[in-house]
Amino acid sequence: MADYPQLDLDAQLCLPLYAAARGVTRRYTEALGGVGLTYPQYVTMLALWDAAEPLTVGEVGERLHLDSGTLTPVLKRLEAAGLVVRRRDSADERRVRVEVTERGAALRSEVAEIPERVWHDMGLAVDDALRLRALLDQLLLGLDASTSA
Amino acid sequence: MADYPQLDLDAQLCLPLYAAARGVTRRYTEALGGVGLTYPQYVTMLALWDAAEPLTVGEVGERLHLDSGTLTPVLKRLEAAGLVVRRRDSADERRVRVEVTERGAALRSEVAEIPERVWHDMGLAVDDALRLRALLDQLLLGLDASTSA
DNA sequence: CACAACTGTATTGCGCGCAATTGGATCTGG
DNA sequence: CCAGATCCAATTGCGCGCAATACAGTTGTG
Repeated sequence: MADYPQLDLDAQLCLPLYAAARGVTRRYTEALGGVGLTYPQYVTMLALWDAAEPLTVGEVGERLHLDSGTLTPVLKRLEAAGLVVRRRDSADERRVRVEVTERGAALRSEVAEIPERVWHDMGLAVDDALRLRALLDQLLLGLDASTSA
Repeated sequence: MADYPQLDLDAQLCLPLYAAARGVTRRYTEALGGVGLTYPQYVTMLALWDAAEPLTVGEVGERLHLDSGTLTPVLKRLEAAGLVVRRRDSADERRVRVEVTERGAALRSEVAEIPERVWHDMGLAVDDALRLRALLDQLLLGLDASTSA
């Protein structure tokens, strides 16, 4: 059978990236079980907590690299859970502003220690985590750059 | 509002990892459109191409960190596309062996240049890619270690 | 041999991701 | 003004991921 070293499973970067992301997501999901959030719901709350003002759906999407097809149902579930409220922007009725409710804000302290615990359990050294982050940021820049090109 | 630096979106590793994995998957999916494979179908074919013998469903799952709940429908679609054949192992009827068909083997050369092209388009330097891979492998080790613990 | 424990795969149910489409709101040129 | 282009979110359709469950096949034990 012909040899294709560039297709060697062990030589490719895509599989470790793919597997690592799913693995970390799974750990977060386990840790979040107690508060009833999935991982995508959690990162959506992170984006909303970070913002000074209620974000539009599109602004959340920019921060998370997700589109409305994914976010709309996520936000509806968060709304059903009483963590956010979605309302049309009166100044521009095309936009939907997502406000964090008091209950949504209260959740923040409940999940505050999760990241540290998850990463600690995986045994990744802090400087390795920083190096990994820098490389991933660079990768994301490359993704964005070649998208717009 | 209380400050939770450990929840700062920009300080976390999980979001870049999550976004980068989805971004790379999207690029591969675009590149694979011509041959009619999705990214999960592609990595499944990679695992099968790499192996000397037909793998069982479980062996594919080990290599990709996926379980039968995900793989069974993927393998059925690959079978429907004529790229693999699934048959029960006569020595142990619980197992299902996945054989690559001639057509499945022929596909290998058609996708051989995809990885190089995708990574080149993202502009990631080779040594950065190697460093990234090493860190991701370490992360995967940490995930496995704390799972079995 | 009987029978319980275990293994390997398939099925089910639900929540994403994302491309493509829809439809209402806003902007722009004439 | 007003008609076409543009923008924003929602909807639709399909393919994952994965936990939980089901179930046939196998192994270990007396």
